[in-house]
Amino acid sequence: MPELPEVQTILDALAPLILDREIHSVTALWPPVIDRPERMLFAAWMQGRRVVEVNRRGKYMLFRLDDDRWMIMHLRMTGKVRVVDASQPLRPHDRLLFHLLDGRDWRFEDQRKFGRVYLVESPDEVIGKLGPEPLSNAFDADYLMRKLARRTAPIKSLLLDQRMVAGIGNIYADESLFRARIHPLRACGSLTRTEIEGLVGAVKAVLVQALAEMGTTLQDYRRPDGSIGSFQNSLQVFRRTGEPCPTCGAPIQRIVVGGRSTHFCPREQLLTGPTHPG
DNA sequence: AAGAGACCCTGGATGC
DNA sequence: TGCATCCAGGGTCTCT
Repeated sequence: MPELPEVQTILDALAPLILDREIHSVTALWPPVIDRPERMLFAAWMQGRRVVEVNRRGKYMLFRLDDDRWMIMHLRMTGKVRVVDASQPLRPHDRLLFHLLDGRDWRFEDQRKFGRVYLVESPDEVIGKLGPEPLSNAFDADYLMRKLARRTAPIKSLLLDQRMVAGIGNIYADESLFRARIHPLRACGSLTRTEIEGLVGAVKAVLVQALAEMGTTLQDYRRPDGSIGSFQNSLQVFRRTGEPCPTCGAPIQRIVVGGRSTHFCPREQLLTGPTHPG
């Protein structure tokens, strides 16, 4: 499940392979992968275009074209991209092919068909409602204090809300809450200033480390060359149900929050909030 | 407005 | 062994 570190890693590897290469034509093997515009229009607009700039926003990949339109891609759960010689055989889950003029194909592959591409005049048509980048200065304790005040939803759910902060998914939400020692079910409005400062720091630290390790590979995530990340070796709680907490040894617990599996240390992440021993 | 839940989708895991 | 059911989760939508 590609989240911010995975999307950034993919984009860094993809960019040099596609920048400034003319797109000769497009083949939609599974047309619903194209969210907008209508697919014939998408293909017509892409024809002859070049990607002149590559950016990431949250979990979205942004490609600015030489006509100043933007092609935007979201991998959702199982999306992958790769660039191969056009003579290479297709894979069963290839959904969209960008045929480059130099004889290679930029292929979008997605087993579960959740991934989407967009072609728009302005990126805000797709990403306009996203919250700040978690690694930017805009994501700080003051910002999060304001957004969490008086809200009753569990903090885990808000971390996954892309309008709150963009790019965090289930893995990094659990890992950040563990690092900040905050129970995932804590009501947003009950968090203290100190806890929120700790959470902001934890989110940033977890993402920085995951970026350095080129993401987390559990099942599907692959870099464009097929290689995997290594942050799965650094996971403290995610999908470690029943295993000992790395710091206190208590068995990691799994619950469901907002319909998502959630992992935490029941001894160190207390629902009652910070205690004042002594 | 905020929060909860359904839905999309496939294939591997689990249950009987 | 074989079939049915469950589960994974990012984003969008509906309902209350």
